[in-house]
Order: sequence, then structure tokens, then C-alpha cells
Amino acid sequence: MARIPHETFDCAVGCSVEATLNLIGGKWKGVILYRLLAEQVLRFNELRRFLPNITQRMLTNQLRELERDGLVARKVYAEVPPKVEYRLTAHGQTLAPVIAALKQWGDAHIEDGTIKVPTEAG
Amino acid sequence: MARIPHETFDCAVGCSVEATLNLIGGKWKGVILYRLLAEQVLRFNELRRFLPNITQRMLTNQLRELERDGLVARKVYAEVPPKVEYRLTAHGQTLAPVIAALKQWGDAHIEDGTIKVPTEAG
DNA sequence: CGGCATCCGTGATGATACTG
DNA sequence: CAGTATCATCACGGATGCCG
Repeated sequence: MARIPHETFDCAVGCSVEATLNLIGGKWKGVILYRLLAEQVLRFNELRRFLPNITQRMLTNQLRELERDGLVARKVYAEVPPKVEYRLTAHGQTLAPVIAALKQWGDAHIEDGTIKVPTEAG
Repeated sequence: MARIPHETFDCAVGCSVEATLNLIGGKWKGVILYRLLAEQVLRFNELRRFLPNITQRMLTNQLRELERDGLVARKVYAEVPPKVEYRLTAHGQTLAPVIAALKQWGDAHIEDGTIKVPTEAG
């Protein structure tokens, strides 16, 4: 995928498209957001189970970015063993139509074979 | 944003979201698609004018990927000076709702200040 | 369990110069 | 005009190991 530095940003009119992509375009953010949209609340390792190939580091990373961008909320329980829950913020919830559009398009064109997803886990 | 290698791909259910993002998530693809959606046909340097900070190399690159993915058609005129036109394919046109969703969300949240676009050209 | 720190490779992106 | 070629950089992302 194309690496998109978070600070780097420059385009003319139509930027809003890129602005949005910059938030959800991370390598795993689409799936993360999608899962959180579907499951509401997920713990770290639950999330991990949905992303078979993601490394711990990257999952943490992507979650932190989503958190920083105000899309995901992180709730830590002062327990042993540790327990951390992730859920969408109200702001994050507003992405629902966007994610839906992405998914709908993807589904449609995966079906008709126009695009491909490497058989891996999905 | 995160760079999204085209071949890399692996996720569980919900992949279609990522599959779509892998096609349009390139650093400049959003704007390119948006512009082509709006203007219908654009020449190389016209496109460039819309992307003030893109390098020639990257524009070529992104266009080739979009072409490879069947979203954009490239039409070369055997003229002097050279003339090349880019437009969306029928397949590319189907992205309209997706781009619209991205733009709408971006616009809405840029307005209310929830997200920011570095003032550059847009 | 849910991280964080470190080392490190690869490839995406950029700058510059040249060509048909 | 519309690229291609080459070189340099550095963010992204993987692997591993330690911690509360």
C-alpha cells in the first residue's frame, strides 16, 4: 500500500477526499474500523484475532493513530490481568456510511471478479 | 497516511473494505479520482495543475496503478506535441458513490473543525 | 493480557536530469 | 507535452525481547 505520512498533506480542491483517506487509509484501519463498527466493543486480542497477520506493534500503532484522530476510544481497566477495550467514539461512528460504501463497493466487485482479495482469511 | 503496497493484503472478514482502500488509498488517488469524476477528461498536465505538490514521477505512477486496476483509461494521441488523456473507465465510474461518501464526510468534518487539511492549495 | 522499546529491511516517495 | 531514468531518503512495517 502507499505509505501516507500523517503530516504530509497537500492537494487542491477535493482534498476532503484525501483528508478522509488519510484518517482511514492506514494499512489496517479499514478492517479495524469495520470490526469495531460491527462488534461495538473489542479487546486488544479480540481485535487481533480478526487481523490474523497484523503484528502487535502495528495493531497498537494503528489503534493509537485512530485514537489520536478521535475515531477510537481506549478504555483501560485497572485490573490484573490487564484489560483494555476499544470502541468507536461518536465521531468514529459517523464514519459508518463511509465504511459501508467502501465495503459495498468491495463486495460487489469481488463478486463479479473485477477485483481480488488474496485468499488469506477472508 | 499509511502506505499501502498493492500486493500486500491479508485480513479476515471485512476485507472488502480493505480491498477497496487498496485501490483508492494511494497517496494521491483520491484526488485524482475525484478530479476525473468531476472533469471527465483530463490531460497529464491538467491533472498536475490540480495536484500542486505531486511530482511528475508520482503522477505517472499513480495513474499507471489506477490504469492497471482498471479504474482509469489512458488515451494517447499520435501527435506532436504529445497528447494524453485520462478518464475513468466504466468500472472507475462505479466508484462515484464511494468518493462522494469520502468527500461528504471530509467536508462535513472539516467544516466543524474535527479534522484538518494543511492549508496548501485547498 | 496488553503493551512498549529497539533494531532493521524494504519499498514508497521525492529531487533532479534527460528523452521522444 | 508527457513521460523515463537515476539517485537519495525515510516512513512503514516486521521481528524480537522486556515490562506492569
